[in-house]
Amino acid sequence: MSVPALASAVAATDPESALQAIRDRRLRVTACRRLVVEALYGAGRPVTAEEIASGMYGRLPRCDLASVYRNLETLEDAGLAHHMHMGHGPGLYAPAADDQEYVACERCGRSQAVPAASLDEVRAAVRHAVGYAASFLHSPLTGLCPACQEKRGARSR
Amino acid sequence: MSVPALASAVAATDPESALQAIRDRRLRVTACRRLVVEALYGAGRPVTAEEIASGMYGRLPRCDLASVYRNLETLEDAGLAHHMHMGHGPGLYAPAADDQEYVACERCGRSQAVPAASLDEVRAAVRHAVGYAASFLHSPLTGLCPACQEKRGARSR
DNA sequence: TTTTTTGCAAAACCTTTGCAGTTGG
DNA sequence: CCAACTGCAAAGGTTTTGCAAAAAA
Repeated sequence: MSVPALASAVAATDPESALQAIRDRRLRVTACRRLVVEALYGAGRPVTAEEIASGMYGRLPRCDLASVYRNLETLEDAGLAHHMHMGHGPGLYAPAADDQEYVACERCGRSQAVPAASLDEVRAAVRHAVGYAASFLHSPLTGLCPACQEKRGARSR
Repeated sequence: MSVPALASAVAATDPESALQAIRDRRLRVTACRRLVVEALYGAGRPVTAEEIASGMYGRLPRCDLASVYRNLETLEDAGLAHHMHMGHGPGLYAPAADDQEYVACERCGRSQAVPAASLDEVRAAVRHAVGYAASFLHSPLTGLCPACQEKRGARSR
């Protein structure tokens, strides 16, 4: 594995250790950076840069959108965050977690983390079907979530 | 809107029948529209609006980018084209084909159509793993293609 | 004090929209 | 003829970049 030189060996699991990892890398803990970290870890779901910059619906202080983007990139470089894409919309950011990948519903727009291991059978099926080594980190697995399937089934066509 | 009223029952398989489907819908066959249709069917791979507008590398006439986008939307409404998203980049457009879905390589950037049926085992694995009804049309299945896996394996880190 | 980081403004991308003029049927 | 379509220009939404001022260490 490609392990970071400084900083904790793996992704942080809470805001405090993420901030510590930032200090370990000789990066500075600023108000904006703290906001980004706390937003990522506190959201419980992937969020947009805009949501972070605007203060997570009043729950956190706000900061300039450009700085949020810069900090998100810094955190990605440090292995503490990562982003994914869902269709048209803006990018979604989440804390890095080595053993997580994502699934997203193309109807209700929700995306959620799932243990990477739980998708191993999917990965095997993909390899068998088309020979690709699938990954659901940068582009989440997409489809209709169980709830939206029911709504579809109830009244459609 | 919902299901096409006029027009051939299913997606066209060549530029001529696509143009015929356009006529059947009382839409007009213009130079720009013909370009878009021929670009989509002639490319052999999903292409960007920009590639189409700029004349497919000299192989076709050019036309205004805004008109290309408008025509792509018209074709999508007619069930003759569809688009997909790959990470950051611009949207990719391809002729609609009822029994095709897409896989894309996140390293070399190539995307390719595969028979939808060949991904049924993947769909089953997804349903079993997370309960989602997966679709690889609007968001292609993503990972490393066989060629890029070799390169990785050969020399990495 | 030194170097990083910020806020603001401007630009870069991709895509959509308004509008007056052109064109297919 | 006339509704559909086009080119051009301008705007919209997301992300990046330049730079002088502010702040962390």
